[in-house]
Amino acid sequence: MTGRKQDKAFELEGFIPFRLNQAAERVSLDFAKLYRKAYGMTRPQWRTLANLGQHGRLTARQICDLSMQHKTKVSRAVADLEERKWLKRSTNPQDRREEWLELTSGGRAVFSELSRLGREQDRKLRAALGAQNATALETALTALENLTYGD
Amino acid sequence: MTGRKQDKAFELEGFIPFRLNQAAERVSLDFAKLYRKAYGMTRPQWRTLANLGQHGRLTARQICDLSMQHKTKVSRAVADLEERKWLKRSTNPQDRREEWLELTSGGRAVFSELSRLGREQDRKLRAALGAQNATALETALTALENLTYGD
DNA sequence: CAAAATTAGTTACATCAGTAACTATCCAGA
DNA sequence: TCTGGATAGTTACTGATGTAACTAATTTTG
Repeated sequence: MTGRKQDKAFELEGFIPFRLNQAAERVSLDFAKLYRKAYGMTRPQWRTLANLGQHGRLTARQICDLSMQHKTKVSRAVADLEERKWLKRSTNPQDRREEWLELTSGGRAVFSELSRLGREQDRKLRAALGAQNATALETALTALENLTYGD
Repeated sequence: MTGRKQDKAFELEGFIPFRLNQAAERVSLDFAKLYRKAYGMTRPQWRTLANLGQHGRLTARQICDLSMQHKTKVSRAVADLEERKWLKRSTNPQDRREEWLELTSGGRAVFSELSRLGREQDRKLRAALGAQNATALETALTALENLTYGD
């Protein structure tokens, strides 16, 4: 009721980084609920599984690079996925520091179902945005991905 | 070297939710480094401070609603900020469950400096994107914010 | 070819976050 | 006015996360 605002110069809501974050959080929480409720998976687990589903056999290091996740996250996600029998490991005989990681048929089934749901979410999002906005967003995202920006 | 990909139908990189997340993570980590290094602040602390800086006196509940953060996060952020003397509390005499939260002059100084840096980041981001892409992104973000989407 | 540096991956420790349980206060209705 | 329910906020407990230290294998270099 007071209405006494201060520092009117700063409007968080007008900043692209802030808005980008809010939007991303909202969209990704939505999908996170899916894999959490349906499979009890965490985000690092889903991302690890998704990368293996998409690329086939990978080492943990490659998953780190592809998903930009810290190696301890990946290490733990791999251990969890292995325990659920969704993934199997084998030592690379050419370099015994490395382990090849591959989905089992069970893991592929989970990935298949979740990627179906992912495609559905993407479709719904595009439909809700409308073709024009979806295109605008993709253009902007491409620009963001090619950014050297800042430092 | 094998190149044996599988499930070509699923391309994580093509999905808007995935790309949106990557972009947001990148942009916000960049700013997080700033307030972490310069002031040892966490994200919930910065968001709490920013809301108080922008809106003036608020209750913890209002900060939760505005920033969409869990009340335990806000509770802890408030306690931290109070300990640093960047914020002071006072009980609302009309409803003694509530506490009014306000920045101290020290808190306002920190907010002022960080919002300056925030504006700078926003400006740099817009410059790096170019006017056209920035506009496209804002249009898309507005559309995302108005989304009922999914459920 | 042996020592040093590098790399893949795991683990210990400290911090952070969320769920649920808790305290204190207020409000609504019998 | 007293009892039950709602609300503001804190805290205990448990799980997640990052940093740094660690093991083991490989490569580099002198």
